[in-house]
Amino acid sequence: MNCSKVFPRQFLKSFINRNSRSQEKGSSSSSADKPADSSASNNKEQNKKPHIKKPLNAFMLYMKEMRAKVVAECTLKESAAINQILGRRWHSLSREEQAKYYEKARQERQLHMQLYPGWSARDNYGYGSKKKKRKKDRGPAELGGNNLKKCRARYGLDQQNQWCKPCRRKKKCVRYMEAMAAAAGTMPLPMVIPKSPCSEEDVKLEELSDASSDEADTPLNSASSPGGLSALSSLASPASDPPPPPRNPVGTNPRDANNPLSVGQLTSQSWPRAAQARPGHEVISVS
DNA sequence: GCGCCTTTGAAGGGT
DNA sequence: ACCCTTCAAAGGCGC
Repeated sequence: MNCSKVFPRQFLKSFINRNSRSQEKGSSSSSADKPADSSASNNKEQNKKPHIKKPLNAFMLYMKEMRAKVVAECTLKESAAINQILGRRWHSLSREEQAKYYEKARQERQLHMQLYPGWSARDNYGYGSKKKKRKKDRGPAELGGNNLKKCRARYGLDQQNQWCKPCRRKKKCVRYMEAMAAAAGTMPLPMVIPKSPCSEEDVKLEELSDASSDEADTPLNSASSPGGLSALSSLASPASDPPPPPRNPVGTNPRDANNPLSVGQLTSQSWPRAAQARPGHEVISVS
């Protein structure tokens, strides 16, 4: 495969490095990496079939690039807190800037496909012996019950005015979270007040969104940041309540290999709200 | 030592 | 068609 013809040499190099590094060192952070280096007993098997990581998506690429900046600006070091900031900043990026990262991500995926033909993301599922069980991913299904329905399921598309604000924004469903908490017998704990509210920019963003937010904001703050991560209490509500920030282009994100809308083709019409549902999130469909 | 937290996006299985 | 789950990065924190 002549990847070097298609991809810049440096890009290729860093891409390959990422996967090879992860195999020998195991970044110590990514849980997916841990089994790779910790289970010495499985070394043989893993030598046969090394762990190939997923290509980074646009946001991951953005995070990688901007993390150092945010860490430098803030006194925060916790990745969860940093990521919340980055998530907000991501939403406040212009579409051109976002498009840049979508394009990079598309290249990463292409390169990944060329380097590892036949690789499937599913290959990484349950990598290592222990399968991860995430708290947030359990609960709801097990608890069951109508009260736990998310806004979309509860009210339907034609009653979007009944949806909670986060759902309208494709954020975590407040009603869903509350129902979960109620079902569990506990309400979400209030956020711990952050020691250092990062940059003024972020604080302003928070103030803006706070001032302009209505009903759903209070529960949202507590519900969407169960980790008690500081300074970020309002980060859950996207930076741009007043003028909606550029949303993730439907045309650029999912399956964009087949997507007719390449980055260069983006127009102001082609940036509807994200159309993909996420766990605990709802989709805003513009009809 | 290991999993969680937190973010968005991609992918694929399940309904 | 839509929903759900998992994993990519990162590093501190709790058990």
